Amino acid sequence: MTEATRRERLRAETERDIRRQARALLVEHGRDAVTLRAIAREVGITAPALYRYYDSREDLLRRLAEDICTDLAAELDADLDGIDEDDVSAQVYAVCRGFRRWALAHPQEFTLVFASTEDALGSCTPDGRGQVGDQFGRVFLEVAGRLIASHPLPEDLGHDAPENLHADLAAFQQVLLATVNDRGVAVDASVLPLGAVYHITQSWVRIYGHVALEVFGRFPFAVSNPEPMFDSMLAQILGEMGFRHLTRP
Amino acid sequence: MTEATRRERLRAETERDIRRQARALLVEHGRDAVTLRAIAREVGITAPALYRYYDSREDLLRRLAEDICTDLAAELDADLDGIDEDDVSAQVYAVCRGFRRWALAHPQEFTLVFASTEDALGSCTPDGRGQVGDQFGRVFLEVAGRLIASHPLPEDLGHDAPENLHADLAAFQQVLLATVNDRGVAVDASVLPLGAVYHITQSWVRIYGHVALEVFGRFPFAVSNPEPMFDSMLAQILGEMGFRHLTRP
DNA sequence: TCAACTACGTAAACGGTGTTCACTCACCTG
DNA sequence: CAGGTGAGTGAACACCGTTTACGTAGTTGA
Repeated sequence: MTEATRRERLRAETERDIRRQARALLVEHGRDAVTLRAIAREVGITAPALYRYYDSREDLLRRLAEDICTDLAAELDADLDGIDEDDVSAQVYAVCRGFRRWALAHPQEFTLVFASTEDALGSCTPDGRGQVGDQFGRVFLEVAGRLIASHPLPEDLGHDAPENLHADLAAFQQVLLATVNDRGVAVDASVLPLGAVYHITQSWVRIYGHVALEVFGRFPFAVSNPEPMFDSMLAQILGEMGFRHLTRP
Repeated sequence: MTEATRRERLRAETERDIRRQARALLVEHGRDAVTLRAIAREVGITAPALYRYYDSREDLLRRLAEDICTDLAAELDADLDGIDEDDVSAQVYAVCRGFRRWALAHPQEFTLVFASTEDALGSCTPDGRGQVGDQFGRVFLEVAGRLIASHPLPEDLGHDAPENLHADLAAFQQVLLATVNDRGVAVDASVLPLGAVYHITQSWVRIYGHVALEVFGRFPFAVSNPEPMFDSMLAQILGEMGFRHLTRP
């Protein structure tokens, strides 16, 4: 049955174990506690053995960040599974709330993936596309693309997009189109106007900004219950896109 | 003249030296390079001597963060000095652009102060008010308060502030009032409606979000020139507050 | 079947880290 | 000038990432 040799199976198992223990150390004691020796101790091997799996500690952390992106994407996908496929605004709520919930529950992972300088970690997408963690980005882009395409948009949406950003926005528009089409929904550029693409970008700024401020405790005053504030922001973002009367699931 | 004894003068000088060298290490090689032994080497003492000045490495980093806040505030104050005292929108541009410029020029310091979990660093304000770095916050709050007070605001500004946030907003309103009044401008709560206070909070979310995304390279696509995007966001924030036709200095 | 090869894991070592401890000695105070 | 205080030291401890040489179990081909 299994094509893999015994050695390959053992190796795969050890590698899973390494990542699991590294992840546990990150979650419980922070990035600095993700130590080659500590991981090895938990796995039951010695530290130099880890060099058979990773080039360096930095390399291990990079792979860890990729795993985190993948798991986050899976979590958000699971959230989306329970939602009506045609109710795009509910999908937006689910993904954004899921992102916030995940970030607050896993601040160390959030910091590693979403608040590390590129030279300290390297991008999640080593092909240099400069995207947010690829798997996570896929989920977000998918919902964003469907959101734009599903609804007649206000005419002046994103009218203030700077002109010299048009080329970048056009490139992003293509990525959005490709992401949506990958899911079998056929749309073309005409339903994804650049103004709307710009608005999506601005929305990501706000969503990320709120979540990061909450995780890092850097709001200008003590917010006793930030959740309604987040929901209110989502409602405003959707409202600006023309979703005036919407349910807040 | 100098009340201080010789010993006290030497101590103060050494402490300044320690912080200067620690700061240089942070700027040039990142947080992990801020090593007690490296600092001591630069200062010309041994590592254990640093324990006469700080309880631990963590304590030193906390003090460093406070210094950074103070210096950033001084830099922004200097930016404000060159601006007409009555042109509040120009002041907003100056402070926000100054913050962005500083963050991009000092990513390591930005990460330490604005993108560290509280348990990894402790708040800049040890009195637990949960504010952004106190000195920096003062400058921002001052401009924000004057911005609100200086202008007739749209009636529906911040109409979507969640109800259960009113208590927090009222507290922040008092802080804003106190900050503005400290500068000798007498205003009362009537010119600082809660809706406007909420809008200020949302604006901080956007400004912080943009800057952090740029520093960490986590925009959803490669932005070849983010500066006009930032300026455009500022224009929109001011526009929502009623500054329809404004110069962009 | 058996020799040759591959790759996982090891112990030892190097230079680095934060931190503690006992100690010296210049400085300040009475 | 005696006594106390506090800045700084060197040695030590337990860690850390990484490299090296080496043993050995698993695999492969003749």
